[in-house]
This record gives sequence, C-alpha cells and structure tokens, in this order.
Amino acid sequence: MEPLQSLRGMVDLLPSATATWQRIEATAREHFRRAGVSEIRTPLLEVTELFARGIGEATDVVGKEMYTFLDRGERSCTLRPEGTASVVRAAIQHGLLNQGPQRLWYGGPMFRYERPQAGRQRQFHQIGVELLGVADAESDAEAIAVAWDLLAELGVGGLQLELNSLGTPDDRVRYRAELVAWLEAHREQLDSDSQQRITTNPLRVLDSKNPATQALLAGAPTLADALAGESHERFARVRLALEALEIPFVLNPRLVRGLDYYSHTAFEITSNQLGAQATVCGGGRYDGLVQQLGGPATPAVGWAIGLERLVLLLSQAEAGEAAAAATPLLYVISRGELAERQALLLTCRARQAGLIAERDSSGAAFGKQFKRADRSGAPWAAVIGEREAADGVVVLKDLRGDGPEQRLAAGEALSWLVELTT
RNA sequence: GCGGGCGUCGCCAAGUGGUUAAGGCAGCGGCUUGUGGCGCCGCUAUUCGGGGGUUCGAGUCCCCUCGCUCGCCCCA
Repeated sequence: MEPLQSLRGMVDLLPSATATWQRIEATAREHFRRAGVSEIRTPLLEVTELFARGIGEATDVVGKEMYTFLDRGERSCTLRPEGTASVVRAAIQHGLLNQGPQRLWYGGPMFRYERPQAGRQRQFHQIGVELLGVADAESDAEAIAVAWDLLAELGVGGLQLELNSLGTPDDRVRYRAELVAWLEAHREQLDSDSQQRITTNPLRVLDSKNPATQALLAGAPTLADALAGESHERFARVRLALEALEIPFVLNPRLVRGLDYYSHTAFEITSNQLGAQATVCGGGRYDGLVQQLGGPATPAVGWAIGLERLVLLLSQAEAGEAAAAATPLLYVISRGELAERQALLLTCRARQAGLIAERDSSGAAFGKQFKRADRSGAPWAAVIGEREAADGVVVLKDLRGDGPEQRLAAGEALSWLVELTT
C-alpha cells in the first residue's frame, strides 16, 4: 500500500519545531497586549469576490495564485491568500468601525498556489496587525514600530527596513501616465519582460532585475517627484517619527507593493539571510480599501509577518531550549500488573501536583527501564516493583547524585519532590 | 507558469553497469529475567521515491511521473 503524502507546498510542523512556533506566538500575543492591539479571528474561507475587489483583479495573487472552488451551493469560495481583506470585511460587517479606531491583530494560515521554494509554501502562516480608522503619519510609524520591536524582542537580527511612499491614488494615476509615456518612448531598449509590463503593471518595471533596464531607468521619472505637496509632507512626517523612534530605514523608491490597496507609506522588513524570498514583514497604508469593500471611508495601516520566514531566521538554540522544557523531573518505572496500575496513579498524581512526570509503559526488565530513565534526563526515578506494590510504597532513586534510595509511601514521595522543586 | 540541481533504512551517508547494497546515529534485543549512565555482541533496506525502457546484467544509462531544492516571476 502506497503511503499518502501531504499536498505539495503543505508542510507538517513536527514536534521538534512546534516549540519555536509557540514561543513566537506567545511573544507576539504579549507584545500586542502591551500595544493595545486585540485579536480578531476570521474564517479561512471567504467569497472569492472579497479578494478580487480588495486585492485587485490584476494582481498576481488574485490572477493566478488563489485556491478557488465552487461549494455545493455553487458559490465561488476562496481560501484566504492574505489577512487584510477578511479583517476589513469583518470590521465592516459587525459595525466595528462605528466604535472608533480598531487596533486588531490576526494570525493563521494563508493559501497561495505558487511554486514552493525556500521561504515560500502554498499554505503558509502570517501574523498581522491592522490599525483601522487612524489617519495620522505617526500611526504609520507606530505600526512599523510594533512590527520592528516584535522582531527585536524575538531576537531576530540583521534586518533592514525599506520605506517608500506611493502617494495618493491621484498621485499614482498621474505618475503612472508619466511613466507609461516615458517607457513607451524607450520601449526598444527595454527587456521583453519589462515591455510586457508597460501594459500590465508599469510600476513593476522599476523593479526589473535586468541590469540594462535598471541603467536605463536612471533617467525615468520618479514616483517621489510625482507626489503632490501634501503627500510629500506626509511622508516626511513618517520619516521624522521613525527617526525619533531610532528605527533605522533606507528609502527604496522602487518598493512597489503587489497589492492594489496600498497608498502613501509602503514598507518591507527584509533580511539578507533568506535567499530570494527576503521579505519577513510587509505592509503599508491602505486608505481606500475599507470604502472599496463597502464600508465607511476609513484610513488604515497594517502589515503582516511571514512566520515561516521568521522561523528560518531564528537560531537553532531554540530547539535545545524546547527539549530542556520537556525533560521530566520524575521517571516512573514499574513491573507487574498491580505495580503498573500504581505507577500510572503516581504519574498522574505527580502531574496534578505540577511536576513533569513520565511513565515507562514497556513492562520490560528493570535494567531496560532504568536505561530509558537515564536517557530521559530525569533527575529522579520512582520504582514500583511487586514488593513495593504489595506494601503500597515506592522507591525513590536519585539518578544524578548518589544519595541512598528512599522507600516512601507514594504520597510522601510526591510531597518530598514537590518541596524539592519549590 | 518557466529554468537548474537532487531523491539509497526514522536521520546522516558510501556506492559512478557485474556475485550477498558499506558505515555512523537513533531504535530494538542480549551479556545484566529488581537497578541506569561505559563497554561488548546481535537485529533492523530481497531494495535504492514510483513506473516504463536499454542491457546477458542497473541504485548506477534513457524516458515519464511524483517529491524536495535553488533561481525567475511574485510575495509573507
């Protein structure tokens, strides 16, 4: 019989890895609590139209990466490819936006049908923050600070914050026209990829990896020059706020995020240790999205961190810590039916008393059980053989020192161990 | 979706057309049927991701397929 495998790009997290994930989640939860950000949980499945309208029909995410299917009622459903659209939908649906600014975070799996590679899976996990109903430039910086500080708290080093301003939709429309005109004029000198993008997504040409194209682009009109005065001032305020927070950043005028809903501030936090998929965190302002999804005009900023990429950046020291946390204090050895029942009882009582206890269920010779007790790393072994079982006692043995074995009633042995650890 | 690399035991890994597929770790058993850590001995792949083909003969060559991986694209 052929064993079954997980679907391509769908990854199991084995016990050796989950401790790291739990630490990230716990750290994030506490970090958000201090930042006054509350958790929101939305369904993994949404009507397809939500993403088509929210993210943009022309984007790669919507155009070719969504897990979309018809349910039994013939509705087109999509496994969420990102979190923002769902959060905004939920906020609108439940009238949250009538109650003042909403500071929300979410986490969980996202789905994108792409070719897997390092730091990229078809089911991946994000943790993200959305600040809805905040308009000021300082809030952009605050959102970035929440992400930056979280990464710092987790101990991720070597990160770079890249920053750009996309201006208002008007700015972008105007710039887009200028850029397209310029690109058309230089069409012959562009690589074929870029030529195609003139019509599909002209701003993306700026990001071309083709060196000749890059050289040519030095003479192209820049988005920064096309920004209206207000957009310019706004961006300056964001930068001043980041400087005040002492969060270093580099301006990246080519940073054009792939989702349609961004305006003004766009940023990415990248690492040079991730290979091609260098972005750990990406986000920005999206003032038009709420309205576009049928809600009241609501300014907003947000970001998402890719957890798989974050895990890649965390050191292996984690694995060691996790193993240590699972080391039992007490290893219970037994042989014989009555003894095994008493061993089970002792083990569960020990756990109820707050001790990490493990029971050997092999029924093997004591020699074997002691060997396993030793390997478990437990400092104490409780031994229950037929004699102990008959007398209702246990033998407590110090596996690390060479103190004498103690023969105690089960309850005494437990309270003795509890005292030892407090 | 497009290119490149790879796929031998749970993990690491030798093997590059010719009898029985090294070794290490882990696991299990024994020396030691009530006392561990060391040591010694033994066991664990009729099979080399799967399927076809070439050949007297294939883990080793070819084709297809699945998976992983790196890059492109895109993004977290």
